[in-house]
Amino acid sequence: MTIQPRLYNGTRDLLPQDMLPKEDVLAQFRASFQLYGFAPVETPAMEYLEILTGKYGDEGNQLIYRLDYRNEDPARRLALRYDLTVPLARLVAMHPDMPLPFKRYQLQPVWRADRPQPHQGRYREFMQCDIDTVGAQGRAADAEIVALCADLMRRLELPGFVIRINHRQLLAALVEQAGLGPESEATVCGAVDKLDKIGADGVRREMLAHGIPVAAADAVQELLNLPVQFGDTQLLQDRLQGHEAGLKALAELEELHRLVLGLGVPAEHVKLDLTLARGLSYYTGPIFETVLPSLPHMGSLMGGGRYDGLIGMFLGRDIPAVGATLGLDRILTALAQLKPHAQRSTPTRVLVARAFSETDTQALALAGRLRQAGIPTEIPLDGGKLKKQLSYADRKGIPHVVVLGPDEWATGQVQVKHMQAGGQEAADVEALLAAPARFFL
RNA sequence: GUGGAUGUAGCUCAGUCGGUUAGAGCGCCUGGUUGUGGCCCAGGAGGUCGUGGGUUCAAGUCCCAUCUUCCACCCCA
Repeated sequence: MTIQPRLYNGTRDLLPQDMLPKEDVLAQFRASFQLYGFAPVETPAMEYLEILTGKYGDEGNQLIYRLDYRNEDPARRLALRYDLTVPLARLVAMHPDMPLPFKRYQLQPVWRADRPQPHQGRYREFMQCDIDTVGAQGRAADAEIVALCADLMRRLELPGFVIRINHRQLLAALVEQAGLGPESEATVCGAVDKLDKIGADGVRREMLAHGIPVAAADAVQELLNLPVQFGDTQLLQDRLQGHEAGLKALAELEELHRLVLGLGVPAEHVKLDLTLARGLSYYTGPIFETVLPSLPHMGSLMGGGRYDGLIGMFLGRDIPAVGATLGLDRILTALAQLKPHAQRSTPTRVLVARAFSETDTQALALAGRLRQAGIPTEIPLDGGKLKKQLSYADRKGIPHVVVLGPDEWATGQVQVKHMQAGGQEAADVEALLAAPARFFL
């Protein structure tokens, strides 16, 4: 009687061909984060349920995995973390003496109980890569986050990415200018956010279906359709006359844009988009999100914004904060779909094949010296025929095989076989060790 | 959470109106090669037809239930 091996839907095993690119990208993330002065942090996978509830909005609340361990006492109920931002807020509130601004990065999995759709890069367990700056209220902190994200997207050579930017206060002002109260904000934003998917008519229908009056729905759409972009927002300013908060939000966006460009981000990657809303409820200021036009079915690869009120929920006094989440799994999926080449399932560069067992110790010695020279090297552990050893190298994608038998050992010449290019050459062992790059490209 | 599909060999799938021992391609193993992978040839292993029940002389095929996975929506990374 064997146990059926299976995986919970929405979770995955990552095989070597998945992990090798993932490790590469993670290394780039860490290097870039530290280049901007962000320091690493980790938090536990499980948190008290009350830490997480009420921070993400109604939708998000439903998607939190609750643990049933000792859950009879409400104060002790546990849950798996839903994101990395709320745990950060909790952490900051528990260390109020930290020197601010606190710039941290965090690379850990999170869990969400929604319906998986691998094709869209949507899973129940996935890796988030967060950068956040706590304790800086100005636009410089926002701009640094956006610029860092843009930096990474460029470094990963994701073509044509666009960072859409908007402002929660500006959205609130537009809703108000359309004659609606703050209670309609969520409904309107929810509808408007889908513009590129369901079109203007769809947005209108959805607003009406949720009880927004026709006049107000039309007013919202008219405002959002204003032809504005960074550096050209006069039309919007005119419509916000007398609305102090709205004008302030708009000015903040313009300043943010200037600073982002000042940090070296090419203008084509940054776009003012009044229809960007984002569902998480803790955002209070500028918000942003990145999608790839070449992969429209995939959700956002990266998203973030300012949340000046979240830490206060734990601390009792507000500390301003801004951050972004990079969706590592989606980025990897995107890279695999856009650049399917360069697949590898092993880090090994060289296999030292053993033609006869009498040369075993010599093969081991050669492998050892190659490793000392920094060449990732394997030996066929259980031997077998040379044919089988070569087949192993072929199937694993090991690019080079050194064939070492009695003849080679006697003359000091080994055969270096190039699996992908084909062909092989004789090489002097000492020459090989002195300049391995000449033989193993 | 809403709606629609799916399930036959390790993978992708075929299987007629319900009818005898369930097939193909790819992959895998062995051999053809004594010290050389891929290509070719020969042979071989591998299936409770997702699961449970029902109809029938007879079910991979029809019915019901259930599980699984996938797609779209919602929302997000």
